[in-house]
Amino acid sequence: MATIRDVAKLAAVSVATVSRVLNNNGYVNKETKEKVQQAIQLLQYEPNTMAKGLAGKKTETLALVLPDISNPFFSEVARAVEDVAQLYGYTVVLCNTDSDTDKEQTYIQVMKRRYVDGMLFASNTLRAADVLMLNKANIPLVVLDRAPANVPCLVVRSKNNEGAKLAIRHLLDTGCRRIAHIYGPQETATGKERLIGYEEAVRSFPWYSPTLMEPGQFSIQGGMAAAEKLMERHPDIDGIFAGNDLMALGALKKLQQLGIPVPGRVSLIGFDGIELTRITEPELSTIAQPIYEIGATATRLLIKKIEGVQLENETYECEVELMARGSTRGNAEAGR
Amino acid sequence: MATIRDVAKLAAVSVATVSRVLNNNGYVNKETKEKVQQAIQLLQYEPNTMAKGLAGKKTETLALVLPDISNPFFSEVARAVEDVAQLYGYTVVLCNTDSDTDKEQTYIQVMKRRYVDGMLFASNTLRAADVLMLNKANIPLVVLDRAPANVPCLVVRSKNNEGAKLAIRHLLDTGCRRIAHIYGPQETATGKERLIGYEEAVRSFPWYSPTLMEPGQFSIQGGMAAAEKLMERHPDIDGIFAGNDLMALGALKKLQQLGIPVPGRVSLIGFDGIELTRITEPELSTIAQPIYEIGATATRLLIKKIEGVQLENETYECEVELMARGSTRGNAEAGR
DNA sequence: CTGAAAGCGCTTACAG
DNA sequence: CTGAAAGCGCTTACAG
Repeated sequence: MATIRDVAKLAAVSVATVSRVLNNNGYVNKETKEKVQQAIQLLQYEPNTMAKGLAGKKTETLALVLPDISNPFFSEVARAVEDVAQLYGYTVVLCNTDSDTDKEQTYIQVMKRRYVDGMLFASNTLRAADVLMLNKANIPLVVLDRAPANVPCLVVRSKNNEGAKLAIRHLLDTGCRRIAHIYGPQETATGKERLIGYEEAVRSFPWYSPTLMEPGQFSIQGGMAAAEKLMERHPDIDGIFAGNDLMALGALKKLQQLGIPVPGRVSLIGFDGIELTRITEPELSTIAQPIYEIGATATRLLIKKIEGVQLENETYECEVELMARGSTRGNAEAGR
Repeated sequence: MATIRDVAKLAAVSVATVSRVLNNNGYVNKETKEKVQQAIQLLQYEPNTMAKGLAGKKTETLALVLPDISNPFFSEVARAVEDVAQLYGYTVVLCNTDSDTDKEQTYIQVMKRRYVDGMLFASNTLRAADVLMLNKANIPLVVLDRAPANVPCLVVRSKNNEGAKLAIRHLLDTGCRRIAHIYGPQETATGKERLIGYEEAVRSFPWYSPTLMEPGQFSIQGGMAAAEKLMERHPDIDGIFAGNDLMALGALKKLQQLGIPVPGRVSLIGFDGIELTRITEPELSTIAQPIYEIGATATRLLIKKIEGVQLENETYECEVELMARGSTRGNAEAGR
């Protein structure tokens, strides 16, 4: 492998000059530049990223920390992150935490010693101490969904509460009169906020009861189990709002197994807008977040921060959108 | 950030000694070792990975090149790769190629200059020249599914031909008498081999016709379109073998939209065994590859190669397994 | 506009 | 068992 020294020798200049044309900074005479570029061509020279990183204090690497890449929501986010990163010349390192605090700690340490230029957190276990530590280590940070309390940091998130209310209004509008909720883990901001949105939207109704709420761990299995319990407990339920699409998918499957027509007898709506909502028959109505946009925006913000743009430590809230499809009444023919 | 120098000073030894205890190589007196470890503790010292990489010629980084992380098959693979890598102290860099040769070339260059310790290719566009180049650059390589012709390299793959035949046999066993095939891109090994397996299994039947084969691009959309065409062209089809699960999922959706009972009138089977095959009702029968195992095995082999273990450039073939579930006849109650 | 030199934070023979 | 020193391949003030 050719080094910058070889190029310098061949072009009969100093390594400093080669470095200048390489990075396009500092003045360099046009002819000199051409000589250097020819040498680079000839030697097929490619700069060593590590040496560059060590000398220049930049690695052009981003760490993406998420619970599980095989969860379709996060793989869509990851795709967006990598696309944008690639556009700006950054490389993405993948970290699966399984929402396990220990694993997350390990990764934070590992990424710190790798001197990643920035971190993107889409995991729920980030604590205030971690944020502080990263600040101290001078590693820019963008958090998805949830900021630890009392520490300033950049957050990109969706309007969960509003989305939940949108879901309930849609179910009411399409004739539902007894609406249950399958909720996600209450340690997560998304799980909690959507549950609160549901409660706020329905608690004034005479039919409201806490027994209309059932946890589903944000998973397909959890959604199936929750739907089964709910229908057993309240056979007159005619609408279900699931806190994410995975649980809604599980609920749909269970309802179909039980022979309960969707949306004929029970309307069903999820939250997130992952691609999978389109693979079932009927297609799943959902409150869609702009998943790709969230990942892309977060990455752009992170890169800006890395490149020294002063950003307020604010929260970027993304709009959510009702996708009325086959699984809610009046939309059986929609989305085809 | 403390450096190795700070540690050396505090422990009153040389940096060489610190390096030795850090890497646990070379002799070092027990008491000295303890002194050093205490200093490390005190200073909260963490070695700089880049400096280590530059000096030691190792980055402990693996590049994972795949078409698209948001494809569930690849996100399952990625999860396995990262798990194993993490276990051995390696970090994984993500590269989405969209099966685009240009993007792939770019990534190969970028990863080369980053001096990744090894590459895992799960993309179909790898060419013989690339393999040779990586060999020359001394970057160990493991390929998933497909090896370019005429160049030695390590390949991990599944028994596609055999799997296709297993699928056809299952359809025949459960009473199908006219079986169609939705096939994947013929530039891919998987797409091609499964199509060949299908042809070999059915061509001796009197009902066989080339018009029973329809391309579906390995996608849900493609699967839907293909299923529609097939049923229009041959309304008497009573079994469909799709070359992957995504296309099978698309076919299932289309059949349900058309009001064609599955498996009542048409039995359906996919290939891959992704998790999504369980979310539909009926669940999808499929020829399962051990996806996680494939990713894990490939990563272990790659790490062995990196660590200097001599490996034959052979092909590791994984077994496939018939998962008979609700979408094929006689299994309507299976898998619940 | 260009070069010499120091330095980034490690590892690794080589002496001792 | 331990240290001095060279070197990994770059960048970046500092002179000129």
